[in-house]
Amino acid sequence: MTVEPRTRLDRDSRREAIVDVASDVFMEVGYADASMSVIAARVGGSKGTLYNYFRSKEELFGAYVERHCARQQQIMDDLVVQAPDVQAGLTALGRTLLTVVVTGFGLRNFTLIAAEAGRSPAIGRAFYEAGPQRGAAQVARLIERAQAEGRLRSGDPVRAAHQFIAMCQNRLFKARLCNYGPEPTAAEIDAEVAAAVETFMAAFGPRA
Amino acid sequence: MTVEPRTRLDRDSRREAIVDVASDVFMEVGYADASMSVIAARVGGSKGTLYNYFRSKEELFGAYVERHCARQQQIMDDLVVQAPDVQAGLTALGRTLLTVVVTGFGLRNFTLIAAEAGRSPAIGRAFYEAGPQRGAAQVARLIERAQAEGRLRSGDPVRAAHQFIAMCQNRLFKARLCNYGPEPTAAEIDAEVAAAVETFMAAFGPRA
Amino acid sequence: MTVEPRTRLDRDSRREAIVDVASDVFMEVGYADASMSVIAARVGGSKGTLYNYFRSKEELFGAYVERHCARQQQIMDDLVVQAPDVQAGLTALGRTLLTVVVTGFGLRNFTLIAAEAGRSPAIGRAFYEAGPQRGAAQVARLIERAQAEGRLRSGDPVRAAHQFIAMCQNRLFKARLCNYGPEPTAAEIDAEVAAAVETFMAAFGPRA
Amino acid sequence: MTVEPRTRLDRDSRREAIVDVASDVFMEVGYADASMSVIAARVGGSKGTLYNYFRSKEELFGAYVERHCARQQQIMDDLVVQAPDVQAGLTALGRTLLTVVVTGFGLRNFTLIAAEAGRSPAIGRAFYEAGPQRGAAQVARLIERAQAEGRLRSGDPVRAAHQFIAMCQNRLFKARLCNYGPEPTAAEIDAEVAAAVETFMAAFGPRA
DNA sequence: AATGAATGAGAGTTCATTCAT
DNA sequence: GATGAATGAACTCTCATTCAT
Repeated sequence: MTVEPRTRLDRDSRREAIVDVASDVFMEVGYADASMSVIAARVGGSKGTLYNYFRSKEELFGAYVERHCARQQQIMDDLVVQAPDVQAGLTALGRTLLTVVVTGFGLRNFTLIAAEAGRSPAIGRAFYEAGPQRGAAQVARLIERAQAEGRLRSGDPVRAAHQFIAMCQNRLFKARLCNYGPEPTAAEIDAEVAAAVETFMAAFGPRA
Repeated sequence: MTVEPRTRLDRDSRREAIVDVASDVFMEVGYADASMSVIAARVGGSKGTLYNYFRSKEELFGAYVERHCARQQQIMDDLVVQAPDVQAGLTALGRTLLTVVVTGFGLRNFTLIAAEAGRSPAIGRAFYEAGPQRGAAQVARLIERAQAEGRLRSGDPVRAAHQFIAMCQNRLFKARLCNYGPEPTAAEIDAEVAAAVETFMAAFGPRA
Repeated sequence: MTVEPRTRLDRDSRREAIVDVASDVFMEVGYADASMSVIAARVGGSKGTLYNYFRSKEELFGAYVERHCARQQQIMDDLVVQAPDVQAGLTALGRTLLTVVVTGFGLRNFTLIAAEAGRSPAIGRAFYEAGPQRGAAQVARLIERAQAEGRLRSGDPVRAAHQFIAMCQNRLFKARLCNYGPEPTAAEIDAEVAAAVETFMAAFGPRA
Repeated sequence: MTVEPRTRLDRDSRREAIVDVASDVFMEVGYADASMSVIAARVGGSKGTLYNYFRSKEELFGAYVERHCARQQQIMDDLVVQAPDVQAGLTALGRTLLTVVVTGFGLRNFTLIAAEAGRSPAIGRAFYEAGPQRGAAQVARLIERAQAEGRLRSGDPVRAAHQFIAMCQNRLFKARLCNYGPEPTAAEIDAEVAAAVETFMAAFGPRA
């Protein structure tokens, strides 16, 4: 056993600490207004050290994107697909999917990605595939299963999934993107999701 | 009659010309990367002149926002509310509301506003009220009328309107925000709207 | 008559002042060690102003090269070709050609050009054609005329010119390039040239 | 017998390896643009190790200078002074002296020394004494011997030596310093030397 | 009203050097 | 002796803004 593991750990954890700080700064002020000097100062090191870990500001931002894509993916993969009935399942999924897009990190991250995706399509693609796309797939799986069990009318499950997510997210998402009004409370989120579930069941539920 | 009116006209039209150019530049590269030098050069004047019309870059951006809010409002106010039946009305509204958010200027404008709304809530609010909110009101009016005529089940028309718009927009909107895939074609837009109308009618249409 | 001439004059003379200072700095410390900050400070202006006149350090160096090539060319074109006899003519030319390459600006300039010609062949070419090549042509012209008048044996005048210049310059030139010993005095220069003329005449003069 | 000798050898050969790499880098990009990082990377070690062998970049450059001075001296001391006749001897010497100054390492080394001799006269002096001065001494020795044997007219042999070397080198040397035109071929070198020998013999050879 | 030269703070980045391990 | 992480000063260059003309 060499000394390597310890060193590696130190280096890796320092790297992570830098990305931690950089994430905060990027989300606070955006890519352009985030300065390497400020990030270095907040990390408690020198600019030179920053450049020992990341070749450029762009690369540091790349590390940020990578981390938050992984985080998104984790959230999407962790989505509870088990539930007593369709409504409960949709409600659970809807809450997470709305919350993630409308509050805290999730929202600020989306805003940031959207702002930079123009310059670099790779960024947006990575995020879209890790987040929204995966989320929709999870919802679609739930719907498909329910259809197989006769608890939902048949039809394109992916399309239905997107429509459900849309009804959950869109209104508050657009408002938050515009920084319009305060961040929604859990109650508002529940209400929005409940309404979406209701409409969804009216459209896709078993005929009365 | 003084010479003033003519001068005023010149001044106003020059001001407009500056905002024209600035709009292009802001939408092309974003607020941070838009430089006053480049704008001045494209206008064909000097930087000093720019500052004769706008006290700061921020104020010039304010003029941009103002203009595009007015434009959004115009679009929303022009929405055709007359149509032979509910489906046709929703389809027409849905197409416009999706198109505006997913293509060309409308999308780039939304991205830009979203990126800057963090710094200055006033910007996002102005835009949100002129655009999304007004659009939803138009759709709600249509729904309300249809309910009054017994062609849609009763229920909160504003909520229903948001849900309809959501189903039209959300999927492609998020994809475009992430710069994911190419700009949607008219056919794709029609298909998305048609699917939304179908689901909406299944949920809110008169019981079979 | 507009205000333009005055402005142009100001701008041009300021530009010249910058190149003046930059020339000094480049010759003192070389291209790499010359900093834009120092140049700006010595000019008595800000770094920003420097960049209003020259897009980059490289371009400023380009202006330096241009100026000193023009200066070299002027010197070479001004070479006195009229003289009572061949010896006197060669002596006059030799003195100038040796002096220019071995003292003050001329030497420092050559050193600088040589150091940077590797990166950018255009620089070296411009200088070589303006300076050494033109100088040799002047000497060759003198020799040719003397040959026509029967005062020098026939033979390739260009080759003879280069050999004459070589005998004048080479020893002290190499020493100065190496910063070996003090800058030669006028007397040393005269002695070196006199020796070159003597040998040249022994080789190319009319047979005894 | 301690372990020291072996260690010393290792240390010395590692040191040599570093100077090998540093020489390449210095000659490729010059002193200022040679970075310790690049040198360390090419050596295959760390920057820290570099500083175990050389206290500073300047000192490493000193080692480079030392090595190349020794190399120059070797070349000069190896010059063949034996030859069937004066012409042959001069031709042989001239070829080497021209080649060394006009091609490959020799030229790049001269350029480098010239660029840095301004900062540090010691560098230039060391090189000048090891190279040009020693070369001239060798040529002078040949000339002196020939004079003693009556094959050359009497006169200052050192001065004659410098003039001969000058005629060999000067034209192509200045061109190469300016990076003007391609590196001379062996044939061009031979021609230049032959012309120098011819002129030299016309001036210094026995009277017809 | 228009100009454009001047500014100076601050950006991202590099690099010789140090030092704890 | 070797390492490589850390440093901080210095670099080139940009830009919003000001102001005399």
